[in-house]
Amino acid sequence: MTVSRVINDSPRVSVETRRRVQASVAKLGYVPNRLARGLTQRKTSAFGVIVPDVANPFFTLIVRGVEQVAWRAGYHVILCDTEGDIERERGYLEDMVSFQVEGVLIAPVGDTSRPNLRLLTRNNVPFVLIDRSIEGFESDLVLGDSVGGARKLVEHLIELGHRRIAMITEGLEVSTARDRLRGYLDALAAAGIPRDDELIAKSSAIEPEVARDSTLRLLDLSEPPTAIFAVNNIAVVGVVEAARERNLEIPGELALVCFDDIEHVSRIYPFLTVMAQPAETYGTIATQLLLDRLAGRVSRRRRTVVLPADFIIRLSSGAHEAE
Amino acid sequence: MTVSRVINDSPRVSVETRRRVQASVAKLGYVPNRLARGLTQRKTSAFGVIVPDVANPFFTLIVRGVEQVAWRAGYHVILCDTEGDIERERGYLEDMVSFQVEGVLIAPVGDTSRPNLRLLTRNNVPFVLIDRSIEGFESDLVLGDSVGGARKLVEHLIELGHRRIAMITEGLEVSTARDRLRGYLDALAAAGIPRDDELIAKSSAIEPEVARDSTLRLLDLSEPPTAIFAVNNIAVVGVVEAARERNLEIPGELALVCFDDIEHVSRIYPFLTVMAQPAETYGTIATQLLLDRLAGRVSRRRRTVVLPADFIIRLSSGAHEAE
DNA sequence: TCGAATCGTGGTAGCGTTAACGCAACAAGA
DNA sequence: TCTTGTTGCGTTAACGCTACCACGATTCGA
Repeated sequence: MTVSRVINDSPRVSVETRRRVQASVAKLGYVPNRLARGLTQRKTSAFGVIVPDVANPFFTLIVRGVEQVAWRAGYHVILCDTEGDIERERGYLEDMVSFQVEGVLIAPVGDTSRPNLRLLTRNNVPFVLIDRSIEGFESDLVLGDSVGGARKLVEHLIELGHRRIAMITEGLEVSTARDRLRGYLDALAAAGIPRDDELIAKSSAIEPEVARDSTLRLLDLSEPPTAIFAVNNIAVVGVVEAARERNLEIPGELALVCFDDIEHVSRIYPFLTVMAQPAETYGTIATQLLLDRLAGRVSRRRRTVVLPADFIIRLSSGAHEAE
Repeated sequence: MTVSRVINDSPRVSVETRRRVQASVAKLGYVPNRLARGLTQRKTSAFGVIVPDVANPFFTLIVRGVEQVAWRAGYHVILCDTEGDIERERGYLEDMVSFQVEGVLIAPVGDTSRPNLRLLTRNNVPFVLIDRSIEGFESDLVLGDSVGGARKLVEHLIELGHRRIAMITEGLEVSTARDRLRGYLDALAAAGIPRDDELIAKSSAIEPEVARDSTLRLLDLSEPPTAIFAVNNIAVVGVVEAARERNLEIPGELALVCFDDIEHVSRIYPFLTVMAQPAETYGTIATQLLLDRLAGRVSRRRRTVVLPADFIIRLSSGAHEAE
């Protein structure tokens, strides 16, 4: 019909006809069917966004960033929460292909996501990895400087005189955990502090409770740490809880630094010394990369964007007391 | 094709044929096209979720609750963030109709959302309102006991001896703000404290900065409040910041209570006396209502679910000092 | 005045899937 | 043996839209 032309406002329609069609559309409350449109044009105007945990403020902000840019560009966002489950991630990726989304933004579960991502490459769905790279896997990528950030945090602790510095981390199949461990080790090495594996508490699925248990175990060591580096905003919650349980004063008896700031926490209680990552920007930039690729404005080469983190010294590291 | 039968595993297929089809599917990496399927069956297996701000932990948890239940039921979630903008909400609702989603879960911008929601009723898209009702509008509804919760919070302050109690709220076109104001006024009235409009700080779009400014103005009154009731987790951030700016000790010089707990904040710093709402449950129950309706397991009558809030007394109200 | 370009509109086909039906082959009951 | 039913699979049409082509009407340059 000519209706289609009016809807998609193509130029080849007389003013009069357009007016009449628009009147009818308004009167009948007609709404075009995007499924049908998608079927013919093979365009859905939708992106998939896949994260391991929407409730984690870091990922929430990423989602918001994506949503904003996508919306401005006329795209919708299908949200998927994998809960860190690789099977669920696979299911979602299949669904994204099935839905014919035009692109996917994903913070993968970990290195084991690689076969899942093959689904996208096989079906020519462009995608951008956010926050987490995958060992030896080429793709557009937006992430933070985990190595450098971790190194700086740990150096900060070392400068404050700490030598027994523990790290609480999630499983090393997650690139950020790997990189932050590397930064931690680099800082120790540079200061001539020998690595002590007793002080590195790994646990695959990081949750506050898990981090709490790890912290308690660390505190029970014959030579317990005087400072802790928590791998992210989730882990740090457990550390704080463990310290409270043991009546340990932070930073007096235990210094604490971590990755990721949480806006609400820091505004209500500016306490944690953190490496704050611009999470929302991760989302906006990643979406921009995706849009560029869709527009073909970009070479076949994969691009990596590394965003600097913001080192914010607050109370938990004990810097102010040391002054 | 017979392929369709295999995919939807209908019974009328021989074992041998099924095996062969499945083999081909695996080999070719065939993924069915949901658009086409949706077109014929007029089923998309998708819900729309519309909230005013994903980054607000309260709504984030709702989204997560929705996502979880939806996923279990085989549905996907299209996420929309209106940013409190009524026009944007309208656009999203049109899109939801256009996408043929099977239902919508929405925390509306406010009472002005009513014409927007007509889009759904006109197109027979079932929906559930979450957290916010709309004046004189019938629909399935999941919300908290704002009146009772607010009343309890304010009564708590009164019991602690406060008589100059201010309220910081968002615009009254949002039902929760209206209800909480009512609870506040009820509590005052019950205690025989006269209403003082000077102490009620309304601002349409609530943001920490706005709440901060309101608080500062309240503190500058000739007879400033000794206690503040913040309408939600966003407003309370601004109050805390204002108090810090003025070097006012909470609760010593200014008592503080609010609606909504923020998990991360309360775990790291269990300070705020709050009326904690089970946000995630809002999402799960709302989705359940929607699923019931889709399954036709439910009368035409609209249902309202009111979830009780959890009154958590911590430091900010000064109860412990008063003991 | 005539051919050619342009404009506005309508017709047809096809996107990938499934609902509905059709039909052969075979089994079972009379 | 004939009817009836069941099983397994193919065919057709339709979902609502747009790409593409066709065609009459108008405009324009020569």
